[in-house]
Order: sequence, then structure tokens, then C-alpha cells
Amino acid sequence: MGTSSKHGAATPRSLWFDAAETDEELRRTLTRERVVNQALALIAQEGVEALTMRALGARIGVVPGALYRHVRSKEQLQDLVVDGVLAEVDCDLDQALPWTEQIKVLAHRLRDVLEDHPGVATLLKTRDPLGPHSLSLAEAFLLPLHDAGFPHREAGLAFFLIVDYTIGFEVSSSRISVNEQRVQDAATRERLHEFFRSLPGDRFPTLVALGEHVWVDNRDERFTAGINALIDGLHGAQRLPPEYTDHEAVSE
Amino acid sequence: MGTSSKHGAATPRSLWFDAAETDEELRRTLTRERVVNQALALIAQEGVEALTMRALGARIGVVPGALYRHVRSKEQLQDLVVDGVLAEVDCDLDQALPWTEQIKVLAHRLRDVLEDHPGVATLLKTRDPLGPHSLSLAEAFLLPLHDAGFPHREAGLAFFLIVDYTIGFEVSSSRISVNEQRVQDAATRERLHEFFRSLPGDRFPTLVALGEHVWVDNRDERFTAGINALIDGLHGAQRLPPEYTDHEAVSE
DNA sequence: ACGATACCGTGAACAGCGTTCACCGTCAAT
DNA sequence: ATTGACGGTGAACGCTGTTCACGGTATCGT
Repeated sequence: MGTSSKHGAATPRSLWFDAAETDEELRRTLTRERVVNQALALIAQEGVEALTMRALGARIGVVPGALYRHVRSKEQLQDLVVDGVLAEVDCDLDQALPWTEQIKVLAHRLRDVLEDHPGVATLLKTRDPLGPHSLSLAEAFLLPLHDAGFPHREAGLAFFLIVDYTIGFEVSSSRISVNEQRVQDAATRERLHEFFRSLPGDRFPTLVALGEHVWVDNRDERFTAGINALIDGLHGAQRLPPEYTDHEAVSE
Repeated sequence: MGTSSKHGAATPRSLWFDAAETDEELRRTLTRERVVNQALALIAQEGVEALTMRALGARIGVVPGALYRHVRSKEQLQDLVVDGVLAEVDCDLDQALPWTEQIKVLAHRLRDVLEDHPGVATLLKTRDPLGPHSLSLAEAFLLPLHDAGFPHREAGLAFFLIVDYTIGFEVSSSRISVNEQRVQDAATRERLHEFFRSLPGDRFPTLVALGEHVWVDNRDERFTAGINALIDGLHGAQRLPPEYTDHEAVSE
């Protein structure tokens, strides 16, 4: 199995089983696991854009090129980081709860973990999650949906709807960076409100009226309300005929 | 907010009114407008990651540094590109339609435009859409919501819910790939299905059962179903008491 | 126990990136 | 006709991801 390093045909399995040989690798100073852990630590401390092969090498005390013995590319490293973060999501659910509650709990757990690792959501959107823990999470989402009676296709749709929203929400609302100012900075927010007030009221009547109430730092509320609305929509769609999605006239 | 980088100041207005002096700039060979247009063309032809100051300069027939006479940084260029794309969204709505339909139409228009400019959605998630056309779009979304009776805060929540989902969807689904190849490719999709079948069935029972039905290339269907569910959820929430979002127990 | 061998970090290099800046030509205004 | 600002040039700086020949080291077969 250890021989699968170079021409491994690069099926998704490579992401999967390569790390299984932890027995021998434990004694070595530099392992793939250590590289990924240090990458996570680096991201936690300095943000996701500080994840640089050189910076990571320096942090571990190794020349940049050495990392390539354990990781095929920076992209793969990012995949591994993503999966490492997703591993923190607790996928155990109380199956006695209604499916709507189970999904809500899981979505909130996912968001909390992403919140703890700012910037990682960005990676999640860029790469796609086929690592073992990503799949465990998918399984955890799909099971309640399936048990609730969603047919295969609809369960898939609902799954993507929830996950896309959760990740997308986190990507867009958590753009922070360490040095740059975020909206919850009071001064910046005040400038933003002033900006809205300065807009031409004839062109953006609703916007200037609602502006200060819209661009506020109420991310928790936004996410909770979003997930609730979304799941309510799914709940309603569940009891409708399968032709439910056929509002073709909409997309003109 | 991410629009201003280091030298503070730089209120959002800069994005707005800088380009207002088009009178004199028209006769010059290289204008900000031309730079942005060429950037859009470059992205359309070679993808968003091909947008490089050097490549853009070469395409225009100019040394890279020359671009900085018209654009403060690559970040600002990206902001301008985003706003240029958003300008293509038709914001006129038939106010006779129910608000749900208006929002659906608008969301679909937004998605269609983003679909026409692959990769731009990525920029949208990274930068803050505060350009004039971004604001027009926000206005177009907020008006029907406001008219439908959503209070300020709830209109804002609904607006972000819809926009976050639409953009997030486009970001994540426009580049689903396995080892760099898109899922559209039938062979790759077959490999993906095979991958799902190869998964340990005891760990991912639902996943292997639904796998082939979940990861399929039905993005149009996914988006339509998602938007419908989402708006139905909003529609339902509209008639509920404001304490509606207080399922605090959910986030454990 | 010894030599072969596979492993793995080193150091240097390459190509490309965004960005800056002194320089100088061209054009508009005085 | 002189001045002066504007704007493109070319070269450089410091950064990035990635590759590769070179050794040293630890393991394995005999």
C-alpha cells in the first residue's frame, strides 16, 4: 500500500487511504499528519492567506521543498486541511428528534466549526470535499433526510441546498483577515452607514431606507433565520407532488 | 468589509465616483473602462485565474505597470470586474407579480449572468459588492420584499439569504471536479460513481445508496428547487410571529 | 554484521506573480 | 515657446509554488 505514492492513478481513494499507514510513520519527525496539523495551526494563528509553503516549512523548521515529500501540491494540502477541519464536526444525532431538528443541529454544528477556523470555508468552496470526514458529514445529513421519506433525488437536492447555504454563508460573512477591518468594527460600520445615507435616494429608495438595518453584523441571527426558512421550505416541499419544482415559466 | 486594503481612507465612494470623469478619458487609448472591459474579455476566454496583471497588460499591448495608472490594485480591478458583470443583470421587475415570483425571476437572472461569467462568482464571495450595479441589484431585491410587508430587519435577512445562496451555489457548483476534471465529463462522473460504490457500506450506508443520485450534474434543477424551497420558507415565515427565529435550543 | 537501497531533507534554482519607481516622451495650457 | 502634468517604459524587488540533483541516514536482505 505504501507503494501507491507516485502513479497512484489519483482516484479519490488516494485522499482516503494514504494516511492509513500511521504505524511506521510515527517515528519519523515529519509526517503528512504533522504537516497538516501545522498547517491548521498556522491558519488559526495568521489566517488562511498566510498558509504558504515557505511559511509552513519555516514553522516546522524545514526547507519548503521538503513538504513535497509528504504532500503532492498545495492544493492537496488544502484538501487535507479542509478534511481535518470537517473532522471536528460531531456527526452523532439523536434519531428520536424530528428530521428538521436533526438537520438544524447538524447545520449549526458545521457552521460553528467553520466559524472556529476562519478562512477554511473559502477553501471548502474552492476544492471539493471528498475526504473521509467530509463524507461522514454528508452521510449524517443524508440519513435523516432519507428516513424522513425524501426520495433519492430530493434528498440530494435538500442536502446540497443546506450545505451550499451553510458554507456559502460562512464564506461571505467571515471575510475578515487579521489586519483588515471587519464590519463589526464600530467605526467601519459607521462609515458604511454614512455611505448608505450618502447614496442618491432617487435611485436607491429602498436601499437607503433599509440600508442600516440590512448591513449589520447580525450573523448568528442571519444564519439561524436562513436555516429555519430553508428547512421550512423543504418541509413544505416534502408534502407536495413531485412536479413541485416545475415552475418553468419562472426562468423566462 | 474588504474593499479598502491598507491606507485606510478609501471609503466605498471611491469605487463609485472615480469613474465619473469619462469626458476627458475617452480620447485616451487606455482608460479604466478599457482595462475593465479587457479584463472581462480575458476572464471570459481563459477563466478567472488567468486574470493576471501581466496577461492583461500583454493583451492590451502595454507593460504591466502601466495598468496601475488606471487601477489602484488588482483587488480594485476585481471589484470593478464584479460590478461590470452585475451590470448585466436586468433589474426591471413586473410589480404586478407576487413578490415570490419577482424574487424568483431576479434570482434566476442573477444566476444566469453568473453562469455566463464562470469564476466571477468566486470574486463576488471574496470582495464586497458595493459598486453601483451591485447596489441596484440589492435595491431590486429589497423593494418587493419591503412591499410585501417584511419589516426592515426581516427584509435584510431575506435579502442576504437569497443572495448568499445564489452566489454560494454558483461558486460551489461551477467547479465541481474530481482531480481537476469536471463532473460533466461522463467518464469522470462514472469514476465518481465507482468511487461511491467502493466506499465501505457500513460506514456510509445512506451515502452509497444515494451517492449516484446525489452527485449528478443537475445544477439547473438544484438551483430551481433550492430557490423555490427557500422562498417558500420565507413565505411561511412571513406570517409567523417575530419570535419565530428563537429556536435557541437548536444550537445545543 | 555488512553492503545495498529506499527514503527524505537540503539548497539552489526556475518561472511566474503583484507592485513600485525613476525615467522620459507626448500633449495641453499658459 | 516654455512649462508641467499625464502616462507608458523597463527594470527591479520580494513574494509565490514547484522541481531536482545531491547527500546523509536509517532500514532491509543476506
